[in-house]
Amino acid sequence: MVLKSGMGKQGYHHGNLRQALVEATLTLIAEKGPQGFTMAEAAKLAGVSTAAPYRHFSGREALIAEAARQGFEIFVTRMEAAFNDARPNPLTAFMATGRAYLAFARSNAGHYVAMFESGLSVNTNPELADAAGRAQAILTRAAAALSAHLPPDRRPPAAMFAAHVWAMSHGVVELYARGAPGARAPFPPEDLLESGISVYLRGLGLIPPDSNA
Amino acid sequence: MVLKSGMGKQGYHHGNLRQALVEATLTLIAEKGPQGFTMAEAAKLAGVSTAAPYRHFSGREALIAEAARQGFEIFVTRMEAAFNDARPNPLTAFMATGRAYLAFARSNAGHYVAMFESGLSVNTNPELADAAGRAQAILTRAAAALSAHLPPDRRPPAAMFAAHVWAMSHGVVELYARGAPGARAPFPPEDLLESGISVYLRGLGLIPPDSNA
DNA sequence: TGTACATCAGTGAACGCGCGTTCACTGATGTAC
DNA sequence: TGTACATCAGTGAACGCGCGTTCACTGATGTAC
Repeated sequence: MVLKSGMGKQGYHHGNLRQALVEATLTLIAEKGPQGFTMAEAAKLAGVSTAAPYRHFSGREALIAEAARQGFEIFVTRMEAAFNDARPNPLTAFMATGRAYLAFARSNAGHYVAMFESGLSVNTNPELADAAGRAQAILTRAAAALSAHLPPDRRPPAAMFAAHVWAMSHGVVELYARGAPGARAPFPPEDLLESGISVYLRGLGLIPPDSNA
Repeated sequence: MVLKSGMGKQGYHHGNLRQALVEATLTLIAEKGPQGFTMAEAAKLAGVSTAAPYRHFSGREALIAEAARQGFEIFVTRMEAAFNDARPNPLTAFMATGRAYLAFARSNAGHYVAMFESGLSVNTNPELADAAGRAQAILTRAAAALSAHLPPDRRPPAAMFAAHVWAMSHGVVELYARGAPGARAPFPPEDLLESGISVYLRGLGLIPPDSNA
């Protein structure tokens, strides 16, 4: 019998505990940060005893790592959907990818924090490293498609292009889409990122100088 | 008698414990993150009993807040020195400020983490809020000085300009100047930030299109 | 279909530990006279 | 300069708590015959 997500435990066996624990972890991390998360609370949220999580995860770190891994998977899916193989054109697709980045950080706060702020070392977990690598790849691909329009001598390395945009996106999320100090949001994060990327693309010559796009 | 920093305790009275605790906090935060920091370890590092810190700070949060506050003070000082009242010219001064940002994040990792990653709410502490506000102000001032060269109809709001650059700087620090996942440094962070800001400034028309500066 | 049994996925209690914080105290310092 | 005393800045032990994790166990499930 396949159990639907959202159903509670029914009797002795939970039926879907592994994923329920991941979801509890995401909720807790989003609320209290990666260090505010505890195994005991995750177990309680999933409706099981404190010992039960150890049937599915070797320990605390493994549970956080799985949350992050699922985050990267979803992230890749969302970015790929937004980029849509550079359709209808590379510029539109690129801007859509930027918006999708921010939307992901917002709608999947628990994932985002697990991925980028939990302080886990990617390289100890091959599956996590793989998912993170694919996230990097999709952003680089979007940058490459867009900069292919430039004459080769004015074309930046796609990895650097992608890194610039990723840095600005991440910075906007951290400083302006949360309550970070020193940076009380003077503008909506969405506008800030969109305008910032527009200026950047103009600097590369990918948007005409006078355009407001 | 004035005690120099760096001297150990000499007998029953430490002489400089308040600041020694702040420095211990910075060391621990830089090493293990804001949540890895404990009062007990800070006391031990400063060479006193676990009860001693409570003579100087009301609790854990107050100690972290003081570390962050001092960070913002130093930050403001460094940024002002680098900006140097827009000398020798606004562009050079602006780029120097960007470099100083990254240098600060590197040399004062404990401060930087306490300021931006400790999750403390700025507004509960007036002195902290004030210091953070001044940090924001100096960056905005640098942006305003630089964009004063632009014709008014093509001039972005200085606060937005500053926010873009701050976001990219912070993003570079978080993603590429530390061991964050998914962003294995493909380029030195310094180069990444300098080139990113250059492209951005070109987009604003503050650097001529063909210049490599 | 019915029964025996292996396996799986939970429980409940307990562990050792380190945490933040408090308390009564005490040694050192500074000041009034 | 010397003494009495208030104040300050430490100590050492203890507290209650919640944490991650382990253990022997048990109820539920699935499978062989």
